[in-house]
Amino acid sequence: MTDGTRERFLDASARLFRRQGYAGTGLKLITAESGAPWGSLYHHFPGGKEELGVATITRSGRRYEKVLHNLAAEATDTAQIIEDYFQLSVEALAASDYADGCPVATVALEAASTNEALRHCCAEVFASWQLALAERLEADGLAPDAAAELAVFALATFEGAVMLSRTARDPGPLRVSARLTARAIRTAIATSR
Amino acid sequence: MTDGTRERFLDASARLFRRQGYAGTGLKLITAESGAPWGSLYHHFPGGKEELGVATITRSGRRYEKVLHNLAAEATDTAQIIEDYFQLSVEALAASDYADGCPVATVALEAASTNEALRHCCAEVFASWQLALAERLEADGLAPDAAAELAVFALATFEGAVMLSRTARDPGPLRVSARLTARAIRTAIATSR
DNA sequence: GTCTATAGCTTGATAGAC
DNA sequence: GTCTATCAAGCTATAGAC
Repeated sequence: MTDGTRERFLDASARLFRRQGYAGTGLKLITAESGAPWGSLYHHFPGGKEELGVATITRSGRRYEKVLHNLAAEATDTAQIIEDYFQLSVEALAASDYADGCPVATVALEAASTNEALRHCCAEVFASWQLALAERLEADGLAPDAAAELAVFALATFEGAVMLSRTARDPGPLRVSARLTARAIRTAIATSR
Repeated sequence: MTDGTRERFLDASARLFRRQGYAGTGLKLITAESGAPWGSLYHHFPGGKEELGVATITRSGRRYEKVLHNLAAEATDTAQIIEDYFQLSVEALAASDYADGCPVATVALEAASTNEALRHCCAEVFASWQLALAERLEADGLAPDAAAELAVFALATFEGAVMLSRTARDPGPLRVSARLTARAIRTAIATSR
């Protein structure tokens, strides 16, 4: 295996950062949940908490980028891809008692004005998701500018809807936003032809 | 005066919670920035940090609800109100070096799974904003259900767009989302007639 | 090289002097 | 009643034993 201990650290911190945020999660708790000894954290992440945070966010970003690409490979309709992605979040929230929202959002807001390395990392993850969506929309015939704008719009709506659903403990905002976002995308594609 | 010291605590904590989050902001820093003596915090907020957090979020919620109502009183076009609200956020971010985003969002995500009192308080604030928007959309002739859904959708897009703009240090996501949200609202109002 | 034990700080909260 | 001084517990990071 490549390095099981490092992976266990990343798994634990991904789970905890997503639910409690970056500042609210201590390294002690992360090591305890990972099952690894305390000292090995600084062996695998010499940069301490910040390096662990950046690695965790980057990995979560790549993981969901793949989910997005997998959905894009299966579905034929881009609006349907969006609805599927929202639906995945509805299910993740229901399965986790509304704990598992976006793995990046909480850290992004915390770090935006307090930790430049972490902020930059979160920004790149959001940009990668936006790009994946924009590429799919271009394939539907939208002009590059229009595709990029619609992708930002869809991503913003998704992030906000997850926040509202998680805070209210109600899948409603995600469901409603999924439908209206899909409608906006269908309209945009239709009018571009 | 009613109580200047209490107000100063709330001002300081509102500013700090918005920028650094709840877990990332210590009571020591809040008292220091408020200029009040350490002991008086527990005089005004016997419930400690949690009570201060709830009071801060509730006050911020009421404040922006008023902003929304003021915009609604001035503008004739609901889509224009939305665009104005987005624009206010663009200006707040620019004026604060991308520090002042939504005063509730960061705390909402941090507290959603860790602090029930705070989560509930954030949920009520979001609900109050949604209601204010929905009332305005009903006044435009939308059916109650459609108005409520469009209000959730607009609020979600706004919250997500603030997050993306703040993280990327770029007003683009807010600008694009403002335009597309306004378009969706105009379309919904037009087709309902 | 691995990891335990601990240093040095900061946190939220309170006892007790005034 | 007001507030200072202090508390125990948590934090991140590291020195040094194996």
